[in-house]
Amino acid sequence: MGQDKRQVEAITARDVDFAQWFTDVVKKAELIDYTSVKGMFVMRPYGYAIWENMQAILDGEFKKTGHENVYLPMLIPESLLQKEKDHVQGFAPECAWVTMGGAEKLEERLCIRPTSETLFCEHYANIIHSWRDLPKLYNQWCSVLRWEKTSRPFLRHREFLWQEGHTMHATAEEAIAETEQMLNIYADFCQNVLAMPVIRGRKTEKEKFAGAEATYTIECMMHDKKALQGGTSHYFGDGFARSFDITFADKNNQQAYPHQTSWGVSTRLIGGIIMTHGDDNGLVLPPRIAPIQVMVLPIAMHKPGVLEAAEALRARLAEAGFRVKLDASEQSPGWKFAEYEMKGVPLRVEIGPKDMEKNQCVIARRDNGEKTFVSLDTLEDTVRGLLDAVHDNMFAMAKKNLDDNTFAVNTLAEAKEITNTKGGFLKTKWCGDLACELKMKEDAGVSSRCMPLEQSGTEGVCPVCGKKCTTDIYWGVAY
RNA sequence: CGGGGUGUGGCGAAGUUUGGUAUCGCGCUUGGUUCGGGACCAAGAGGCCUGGGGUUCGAAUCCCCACACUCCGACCA
Repeated sequence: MGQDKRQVEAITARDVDFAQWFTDVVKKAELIDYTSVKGMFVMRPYGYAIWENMQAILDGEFKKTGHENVYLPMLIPESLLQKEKDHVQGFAPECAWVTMGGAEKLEERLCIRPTSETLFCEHYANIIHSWRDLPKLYNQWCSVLRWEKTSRPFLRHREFLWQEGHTMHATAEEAIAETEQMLNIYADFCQNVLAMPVIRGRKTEKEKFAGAEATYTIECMMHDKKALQGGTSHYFGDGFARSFDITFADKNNQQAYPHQTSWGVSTRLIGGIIMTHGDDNGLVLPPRIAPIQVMVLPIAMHKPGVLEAAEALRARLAEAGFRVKLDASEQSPGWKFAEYEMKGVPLRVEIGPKDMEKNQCVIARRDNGEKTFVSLDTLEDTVRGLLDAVHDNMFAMAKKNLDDNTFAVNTLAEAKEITNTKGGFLKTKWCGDLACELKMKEDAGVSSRCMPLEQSGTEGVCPVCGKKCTTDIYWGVAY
C-alpha cells in the first residue's frame, strides 16, 4: 500500500526529535553511509558534491586574497607536536598514534594530524629568513583526525575534511588584519552562499584555540536553537614562532619573530546547513551549493513528445549554466516529488502534456512549496530569479529564527529560566572573569559563544557577579 | 567515559518471556497496465539471525564476553 510505503520511508518529524530527524535526513538524502570504524563515515556522491561546491567557492575567495594551496604530511612526530606547550595539551587527549611501520616498532611514535600548526611551523622555519619572504599565505585542503569519544555524521567525525589556512606576517598588525579578513570571508560565505546568518565575535580565554592569542568565530543558530561554530580564525602572535624558532631579518637587519594566523572551516558546515534549513520533508539546500539546482520531471512521460520536451528544457537550463538534471526513470511523479524534496533540490520543473499545449512548465520551490506556471519563453530568467529568491527566503527564515530566539538578560536567574523554557542565545554583559563564565555553565547550562565584534558600548552588569561592565557576550548550548 | 535503547535479507519490523531450524511490509528482478503528490497486477530472487565462547539432542531465542549503532550527559574548537 502507498500508505505503508510512506510510513516506511518517512523521517522523524523535526520538532518531535531533532537529533533523530537529523540522522534520518543524513541517511535518507544519501549524504552519508556508516562504516565499520566508529566515527568514520562514507561521504556519498551527493554529500561529497555539496562539499566540492563549497570548496570551489571558498578556494576562489582564498586565491583572490593571495593565498596558495600546499599539502603537508599527515604524520607528526611526537617531539614536534610537543614544541608548543598549550597546543599539545589541548590536542593530546584526542590524538591517534602510529607506532608500527610494517612489523617494526617506530623509534618515535607519529601522531596523525589533528591540525597542522606544528608541521607548518617546521616548514616555515626552513623557508622564512628575510622580510622579503613574508608574508607567507598558505592554505591546505585535507582531512584531520581526532579521536572523539562520541561521533555524529557531519557534526563530529573522527576523521573530517577541512581547510586550514596558516599564514606568517612581518607585523602583528598585518597578522591581525589577516585574521579579521578571513573571518569576514567565512561570514560572507555563510550568509551569501549558505544562507546562514552568523554572529561574528571573539572567543573568551576559556574557549579559545590551544596556543592562540585570540580566536575569532562565527556562531550560527540551528533550528533547534543550539549554537554551531561555523568557522574560526586565530591570531597567534609570535608564540609559535618562538617555540619553533622561526626568525627573519627585518628591513633594519634585526632578527625578528613573524606573526602568525590560522583559520579553518570543515564539513561540519554541512551539518549546519542541514540543521539550519531542513524541514519535515528532508533536506533544503541553499541554491548556490546545491549539487542539483533544478530537477526536471516529465509528467505522463509515455505520452508523445513529453520526454523530448523535458529533455529540451533540461538542455536549455544546462546551457544557461544551471546545475540541472532530468529524471526519466520509471518512478511515478509523486515518488519523484518526494525524493527530490528529501534531497533538498531548490527547484523542481514539471512538464506534461497540458503544459506543452500552453508553452509553459510548472516550477515548484523547495523552500516554501510554492508552485507557479512559467512561460517557456522566459524560462532561464525565471529560474535565475527563483534561485535567488529561494536563497533570500532561506536566509530570512534563518535570520528570523536567530533574532526571535536571542534574549537579552541581566541576571543568572533569568538566564537559567530562559534556557530551561525557551532555549536559544542569551545576550548579556560580562565582567571578563572566568569564575562567572564557569558559573554560567554550571547554573544555566550555557557556554560562552562569543563576544560580538559589534559591541554596543553601553554599561551594564555581569549577570553572575553584578559588577558593572561593558562587554557584550552571547551564551548558548553548543554542538 | 557514565546512563538508557537497539543489533534478524538492501531498509523497517515480528519472532526472544514459554529453545524445535525464520515471518511480514517496503525495496530489488522480470513482464504488463499506469503516470499533475511517494501507482497497480502477476511471477521471482535474496537471510553464517552483529561477532566469539558456553549450556542443550537441538539456540535468533537461555548464559558469559566482545563489537557496533543510537539517544542523553561529561569531554571536546
